[in-house]
Amino acid sequence: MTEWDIKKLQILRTLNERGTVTATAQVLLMTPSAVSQQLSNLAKQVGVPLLEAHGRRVRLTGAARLLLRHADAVLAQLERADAELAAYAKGEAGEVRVGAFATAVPALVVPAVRALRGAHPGISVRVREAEAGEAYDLLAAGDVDLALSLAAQAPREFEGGRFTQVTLLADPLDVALPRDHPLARTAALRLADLASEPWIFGGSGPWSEITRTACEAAGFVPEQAHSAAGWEAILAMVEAGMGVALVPRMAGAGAFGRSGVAMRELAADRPRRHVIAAVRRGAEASPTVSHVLAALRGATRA
Amino acid sequence: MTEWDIKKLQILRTLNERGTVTATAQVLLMTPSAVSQQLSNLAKQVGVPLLEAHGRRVRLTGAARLLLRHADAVLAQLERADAELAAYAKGEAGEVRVGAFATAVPALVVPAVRALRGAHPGISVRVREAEAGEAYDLLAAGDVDLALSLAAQAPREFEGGRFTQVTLLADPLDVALPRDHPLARTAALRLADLASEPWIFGGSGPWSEITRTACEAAGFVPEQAHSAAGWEAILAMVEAGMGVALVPRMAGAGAFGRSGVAMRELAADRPRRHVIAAVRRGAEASPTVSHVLAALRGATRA
DNA sequence: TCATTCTTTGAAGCAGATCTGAACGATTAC
DNA sequence: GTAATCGTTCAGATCTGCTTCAAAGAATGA
Repeated sequence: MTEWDIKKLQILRTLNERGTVTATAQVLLMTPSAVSQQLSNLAKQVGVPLLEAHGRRVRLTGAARLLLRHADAVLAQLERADAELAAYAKGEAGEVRVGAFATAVPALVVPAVRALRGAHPGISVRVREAEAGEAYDLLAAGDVDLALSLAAQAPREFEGGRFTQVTLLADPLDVALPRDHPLARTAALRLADLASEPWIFGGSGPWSEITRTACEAAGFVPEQAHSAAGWEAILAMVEAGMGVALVPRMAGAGAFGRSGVAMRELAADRPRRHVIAAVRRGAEASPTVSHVLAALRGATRA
Repeated sequence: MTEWDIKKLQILRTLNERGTVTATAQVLLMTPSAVSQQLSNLAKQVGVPLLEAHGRRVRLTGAARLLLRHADAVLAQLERADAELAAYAKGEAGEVRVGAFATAVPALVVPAVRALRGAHPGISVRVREAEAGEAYDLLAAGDVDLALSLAAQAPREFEGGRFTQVTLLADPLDVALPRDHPLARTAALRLADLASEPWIFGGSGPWSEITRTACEAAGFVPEQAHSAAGWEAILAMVEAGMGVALVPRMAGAGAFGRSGVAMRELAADRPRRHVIAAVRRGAEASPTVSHVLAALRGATRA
């Protein structure tokens, strides 16, 4: 028996509740004949008699009671599926798979998940760490539903492509320089003022080019004295007077408690790093995805 | 959505495994056309899109993955039902409801259930205590599958009726009399020798008449001096010299440790009490029921 | 005991759904 | 650019299930 029929199981269940074929037919808006046929059909499929005559009515056999237990479980499961799908349609259930770069996970995704748990308990988020390029591949392949990536420029919100992108956060880049540096107290610090300094390049992946890009936009080519993947290492080098660095305000907040480092805002044409959320074209219409997007937005303000 | 179709869920599951409509169709021995139609049909029923185009293939949506989890559970449940029904057909699964008189439960049913648990773990027994008359009503109404009752005569094993009866045990009745009674040492004790003794009638239900019936069969009318429902009370009265009594050997084994009571076998035309198992006509062919019957038989020999 | 009534079951006809086969649009590989 | 692959759509054929009608079995009442 490989081809199960839910309707037959429902008929069996109703027969068990009502006790007679006729009453079952009334409840299910069928004729007694149809009920009888379906049940004998089911019995033939399972290979075991389900009904036996008892006076002018029928009685369920042991096999029928056995089958009934499973039928109840199956029908209950289907009702749950129904309810969850209804919730899904309203954006109150479902799973959203998020691909995010490493530092975004604790800074954005985790707070968003936490907020989501309160506001939309039915929505679950599955996180997968992925750098920008990979994240877009995953997004295109359908392995994630939402990708978080970094970029130096805000994306043109092109609607014609395969993705829809929105900027979650435009984090300004501040300059980290030694506390006793002559420029540490300048009134209006501009990037060009640091043209002759030794620079410490940051980060991994696409981020490693951000310092060079920003400096070139300011009109000079920076001298790459050092480079490091983590912000803490970079700030340590700054503190030691080994150079200056561009640090996203989000990452460098408080300079990790290093008193020898001065964080200075840039006065003009301040470079920013953009945290971009991308979904497949059309997916932003999904209520579930849009709830996750809203939660991520909220996390940028916390 | 109230009308679920298992076949559609299987198609969705296979599509998830194989990844393409064509491969799914091959596995399920269908045409890609049919697969496509069934899936779009399912999506329409659910009210949420399940597939979206991805290149020249399709990808499952979040709703599809949500539905898939439930589909897996449902299909697994159905496979279990299938397995259990197959086991049921072989008599290795199922539930047998037994109606039994009170003293049969510890003496016969419990040992049988214990033995059954080892030999046929899939079979479960549901016990319901019922006196003889009630047990047969329950059996006729289909509320139990097997009835245990007591009778003074072995049933004629009539096959034409509604029930099939078999004698599980023909327990001889012994005479309990005070140890110092003159007849306590007679060589061949017959019931007629006790015609002038005061009798203690036993038991409840149909059993209360057994003493009278046996004595009348022996040619005299017993004097009912006392009566009690429990064998222990009866033996206490015998020990006190208040009368003699007929006691089933099974019930009176060891005379409950009363040294003042002598248990004597009857020499001739010894009356017996019969423990009878009855099933509805035809039910003895059920492997499950016959396994329980065999276990009950085995319990009579232990 | 007989008739009535209720229940279930069976046969024939019909309606709906599903499957097949071919054609089309779109995408990928060579 | 061309050919092959994939998914979908449409029309026709087939199948399953439902309804109507009819009959048989079993319980209730007189």
